[in-house]
Parts: sequence; structure tokens; C-alpha cells
Amino acid sequence: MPDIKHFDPDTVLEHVVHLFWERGTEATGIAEVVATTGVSRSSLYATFGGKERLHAAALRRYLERQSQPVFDALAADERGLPAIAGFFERLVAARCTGEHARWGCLVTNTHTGATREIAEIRQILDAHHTALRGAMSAALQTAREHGQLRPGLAVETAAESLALLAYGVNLRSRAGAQAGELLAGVRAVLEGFTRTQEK
Amino acid sequence: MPDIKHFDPDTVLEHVVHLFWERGTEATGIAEVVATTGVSRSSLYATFGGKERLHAAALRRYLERQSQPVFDALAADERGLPAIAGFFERLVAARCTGEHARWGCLVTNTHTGATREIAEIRQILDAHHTALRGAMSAALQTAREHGQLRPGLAVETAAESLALLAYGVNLRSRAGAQAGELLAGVRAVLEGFTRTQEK
DNA sequence: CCTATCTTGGAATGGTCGTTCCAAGATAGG
DNA sequence: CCTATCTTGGAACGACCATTCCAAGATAGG
Repeated sequence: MPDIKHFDPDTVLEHVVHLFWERGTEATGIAEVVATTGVSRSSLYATFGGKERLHAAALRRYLERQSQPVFDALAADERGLPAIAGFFERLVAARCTGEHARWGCLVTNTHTGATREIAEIRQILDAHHTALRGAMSAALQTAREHGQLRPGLAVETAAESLALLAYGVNLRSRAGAQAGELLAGVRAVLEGFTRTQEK
Repeated sequence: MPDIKHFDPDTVLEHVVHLFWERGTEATGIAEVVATTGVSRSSLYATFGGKERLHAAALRRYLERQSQPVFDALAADERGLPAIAGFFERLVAARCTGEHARWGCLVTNTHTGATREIAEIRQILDAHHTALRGAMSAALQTAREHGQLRPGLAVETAAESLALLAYGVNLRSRAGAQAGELLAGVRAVLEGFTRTQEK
């Protein structure tokens, strides 16, 4: 008997991710979401239930669609260290050039906001961190099996290092850091993880 | 002939740094500044000239009083790598425990805000980065002279690595990361920079 | 002590925020 | 086609925002 939705919630969420990512979640008003999506306040609130919930939904979608595929590819990559180097090369390129240049990472950006204290959002930040570190860990484990790693390097802690490094890249890129400097900084760390086999 | 200020601008700025640092700049209203400092809106605007300028002044004071002394001590430290390790140990401790636990770093927090686009503020972010990387660079150069560094490690790019790592620590600590994990991540990078001298 | 000059308290302004509400519209089972 | 039920557009709400303004207060040179 009832009416059905006149819009696709998933498409709306896609626009919301775009807005929150580029302009910042706290700096984006509901009015802007309404203007961009064409969906009225009523429908927005009936579907997502307020700005905090909308932010959480956008974060989940970002993690699922933007981050996770890249993490999965990294974890499944059989090359080891070159896979990690490639991950960072694509990361720096995506953060400094192209469609999303200077946007940073929606999850990283959320870390410093006031919403970080909300349990629902905090959990997503932690899930992102776990996923990122897990992918790094898997790639490092592969590298280990290929004999690419410096002896004595603990895979789990090295994975944490690389995750922290990625946050640094995300952060500085949003403030205008140059791709070359970011990449050089990343490579120095990776070289430190590499087995030394001079001539 | 004229009247003089009935308050100390520097003391006010100290309170403002505290507010912006702990609660976030965008989340802190002028009303809160008025309530905390006891200084009226008129005086605030006459002295600092609006919220953006106040934010910039607070950032400058933070950089000058909080960051720079630590950077200077690091740059002047004669120990080399142990000085850098000590820097990070104190950083993690300050970010995870004590008076400023979970506050992160005011400069790091500003990177993701909407104010990052204002020229005056962007310059302070860059100045902070240059100072941080410079201090790392000086400490690494000392380490080099002490023969502590892995051969082939470029001091300047390694300094960038460590700066990015510090941003990662600042970011994740604000979201509740555990001190032990942060420290382990840092140490893995430092070990990668160290000359290998097994037994 | 007077007065020119700056400072101060606090009210007022116009704007934007997230959220709520309700009448009008759309839908689909009966 | 009717009607129960959900959705939708858009007005309205109160709270807060940064900023401005002005009369009253404080100051120190003359």
C-alpha cells in the first residue's frame, strides 16, 4: 500500500561522499546536500537519520568502495615489496593529481574532526586502520616469503609503520605537499625494510 | 591620553591555544573564548581581528612555544639516532598520556580543516613542516657523522619520512591509538635507517 | 581635574546550522 | 477506484555562528 522512495539512496550517498571528502564534513551543510542531490530534507532525514548518521554512512561507503578494493589488491598482490611501493605510488598520485587532488582521505580527514568522539564513527576509523594495517601486513608477509625483507624486521610492527606513513601522506597532501617529496619519504622507509644485498 | 588594555593578550592567546587544540578550532565558538578568557568580544576583535586571524595567532604561538623548543632540542642533540628515538618516545607519551592526551597536535589537526586554504594559515603549516623536517635532518646528519646510519640513506628524504611518521602519530593518537603500537611502528622505521652491525 | 582617546561590556544583526513538522503527493494492495 | 501508508517539498523552528555597533568606562597627558 505505501509509497516507495523516489530516489536511490546509494546514489545520494555517492554525492555525499564527494561533498564530505572534498569540502570537509563539518564545513558541508545539509542545505548543500539537498542542493547537490536534489533530495529534500525530509527524505534525507527519513532515510539516513541526521548528519552524524549520514557522516557514518558516507564513511562506510568510502571505506567499502574507495579503500577496501585497494587494500584487497595489495593484500592479494604476490610481488611483495614492489606491491607496497606501487600502492604508495598510486596513493601519492591520487592525492596530488587528478580528480581528487588535494582532497586527502575522507577517513584520515575525519580523525581530527569533532565527530571522532562518536562511537559509531570511531569504530569506522578503527576498522579502516585495521584493514590498512592488515593489507600492509599481508604484503609484507609475502615479501618475507620472497626473501625481500631485512632479517629481524617484525612484519606486524612494520605494517603499523607503513599505515602511519600513509596517514602522513594523506594529511600533508591535503595541505599541498609535493608528490616528489612524499614519494621520496615513502621510498626511504621501504628501503629501510629491504634486505641489503650489495653487489 | 588613551586607555590601555585591561588584559594580557599573550595570556588570552594561551587560553585560545588550549581551546582550539583540545576541542578543535572549528568546533570552538567565540562565545567560548569569551567565557574562558573573561575578555569581551569587542576587545577580542580589536586585538586579534576575527576568528581566522585568531586561529593564525594561536597556531603561531603553538609552533613557537610547543613545537619549536622540541625541534631545537632535537636539532642540537649530539647523540644522533638516540635523540630521534627520544623525540618520538616523548611525542607518543605526550599524545597518549598526561595533560594533553588525545589532543593530537594543533598544527596537524589544522591540516584537515576548512581553514587550511587561507594563505596565512597555510604558511604556518608549511613553516611547521619545514621546521620539523629541518630538525630531523640535523639529527640525522649528526647520526651520519657518528656512523650510525645505513650507507646510502639520503638524510633529506629520511627526514621527510620521519616528519610524515610524526604526523601519522599525531593523527592516530587523537583517535585513540595505543602508545605501544605507535612506538613500535616508529622504531621499525628507525631500525631501517640504522647501520647494520650484527654481532 | 579635565578631556581626548582608546577600551570595554553587552545588546543587536544577519546569516546559517541541524532538525522538525505538516499538508500535499505518490503508491499499491484490496 | 478507493484508501491506508509511506514519501515528499518546503516552510518554520530554535539555537548558534561570527561580526558589528555604541554607549559607558577607564586612562593618562595637559
